[in-house]
Amino acid sequence: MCGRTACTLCKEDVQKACSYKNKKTGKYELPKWGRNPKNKQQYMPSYNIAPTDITPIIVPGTNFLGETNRMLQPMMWGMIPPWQNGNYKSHGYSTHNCRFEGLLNSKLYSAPLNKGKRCVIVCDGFYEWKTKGGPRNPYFIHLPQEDGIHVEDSDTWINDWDEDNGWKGPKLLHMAGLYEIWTSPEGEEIYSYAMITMESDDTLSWLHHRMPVILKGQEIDDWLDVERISGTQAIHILSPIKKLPRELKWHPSVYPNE
DNA sequence: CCAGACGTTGTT
DNA sequence: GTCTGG
DNA sequence: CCAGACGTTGTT
DNA sequence: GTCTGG
Repeated sequence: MCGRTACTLCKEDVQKACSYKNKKTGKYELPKWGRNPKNKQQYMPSYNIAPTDITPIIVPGTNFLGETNRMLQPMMWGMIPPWQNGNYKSHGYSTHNCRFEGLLNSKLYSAPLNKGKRCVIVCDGFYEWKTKGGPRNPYFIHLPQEDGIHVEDSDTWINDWDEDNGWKGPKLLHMAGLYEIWTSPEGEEIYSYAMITMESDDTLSWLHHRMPVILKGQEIDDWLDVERISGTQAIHILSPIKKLPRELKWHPSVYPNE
């Protein structure tokens, strides 16, 4: 399933779209982009993002000695196993998705979970290919938007932001992920992540039997609060029964180009 | 103890 | 058919 | 997720 | 790196 997304905002607009309210001041704050002098990974906006591409990821600032509560870090989609040597894109494992079921027992994913390497993937939306009945069709799945705003049409966006009102542009999807930092033999730090998937709920089961774990509101805060909430507790919060209802929109899509 | 696996989706 | 690269 | 390759020998 | 099977 989820093997293709879209994220079309420029770096600065991603910051604005990911701004969050400081509970003390009541003002919206911009998450800073992580600065890694050694790291060549660059995010490029695209409406056809595939595994091995670099996308914007929200990480807890506490994991990065950041000055902001949340940080943005460009990461490669497809978690590099920590034992990998040599070419990090050819490890032979499918790690762009990771199943929610059995996460605590996974040899690969329990390590980042227990280390608090939780992250949130942001995107305009994702593609899912409907296989039930008729031809194989891609659908684009995204959040409901304000009247007149279409997430797939940037001409309808008004990308305003200020610290009192926050972001007025398109609403981005937030999905639960786990990440690792892999160090190449040359000493370069490569950030990579896996998107957590679950059994589809009523919203999307007509389309496909698996879907990403989509977060909203307090779930985002909790998933990123690795100081206060343990891996096990976080998994509990994400249990499909506990989760807040997902409000999603979709439309049939042409095959993602560009 | 060491050796070997570690992952997903979809399809049959 | 099945694997790899993006 | 899809698209594209899937091979060899010999020569530069 | 870390767990499982033998």
